[in-house]
Amino acid sequence: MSSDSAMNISAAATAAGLSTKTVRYYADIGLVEAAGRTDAGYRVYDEREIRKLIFLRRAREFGFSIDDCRELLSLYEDTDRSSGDVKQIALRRLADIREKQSELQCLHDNLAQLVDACNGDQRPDCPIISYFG
Amino acid sequence: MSSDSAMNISAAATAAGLSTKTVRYYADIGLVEAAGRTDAGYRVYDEREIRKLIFLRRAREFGFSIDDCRELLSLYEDTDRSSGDVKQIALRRLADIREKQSELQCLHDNLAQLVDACNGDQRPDCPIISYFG
DNA sequence: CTTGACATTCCAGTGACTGGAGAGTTTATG
DNA sequence: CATAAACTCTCCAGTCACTGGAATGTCAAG
Repeated sequence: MSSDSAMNISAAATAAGLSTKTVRYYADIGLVEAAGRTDAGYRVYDEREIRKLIFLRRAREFGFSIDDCRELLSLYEDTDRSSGDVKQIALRRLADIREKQSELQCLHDNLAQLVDACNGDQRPDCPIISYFG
Repeated sequence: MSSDSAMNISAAATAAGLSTKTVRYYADIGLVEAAGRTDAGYRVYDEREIRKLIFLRRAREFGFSIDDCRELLSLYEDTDRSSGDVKQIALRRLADIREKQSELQCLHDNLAQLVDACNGDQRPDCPIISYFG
């Protein structure tokens, strides 16, 4: 018995936080195909695809390329791949993510420092302005 | 007295973690111009530009558009802008960054959970594989 | 004084969408 | 049931932010 949570493309896109254009594009390039089509040819998505799309959105937002994503998704699909391979690739990606986290923290601190130093009143001599001087 | 830390384009690019191509591109679009040129027409960069380039690299890596970056950089340069304006824009961007941080954490946890669940041996029945089932 | 690694400009190509035309489908309302 | 709005489809062209490569010039080491 399959859970019948059938969605059309815009419901799927909304659920995943993507545009229908992007969802259609991901289908075109074979990244996430629709679960099926209606008689009229409308794409139908279900939970399984939504989870992939959400994962994709996050991975893409943080600079993983479509090919990176293709590999990451294939981890979940290629049952011929050994569990060790899968874990290796996933661990390498986890390290990438941790590095991104620390870079993002730098960017945050960079900006926060400037904001803290700025008193926010109406004078145009905010320390932010001279930070790059 | 200006600190004379003159660098050519490749030193600047290396210091900022960008390619010379990208640094030249940023100059072309007027985002970060070289401090000057040698007699032969070679671009010369100094500390001020390097700091901008580093800031740019980080901001770009986390999905801020070139136009976002242009605005952020202008915060440091437009002395006509009131300190209050500057702080406002910077604070909005800080909120963006905090949201990115939590999304990145989700992606991390997503992948980490899968890795933890996977025993990493040679059998092809790693739980990762069925996660999206 | 040549070799090789740099630099310049300019133009074409890439990755990942994104917009829009033209045509068909579904749904809400008179 | 008709019609209009709102959705879907495909396909092709455009955009953003680089990126590669050709043709040419410059500079430091041997």
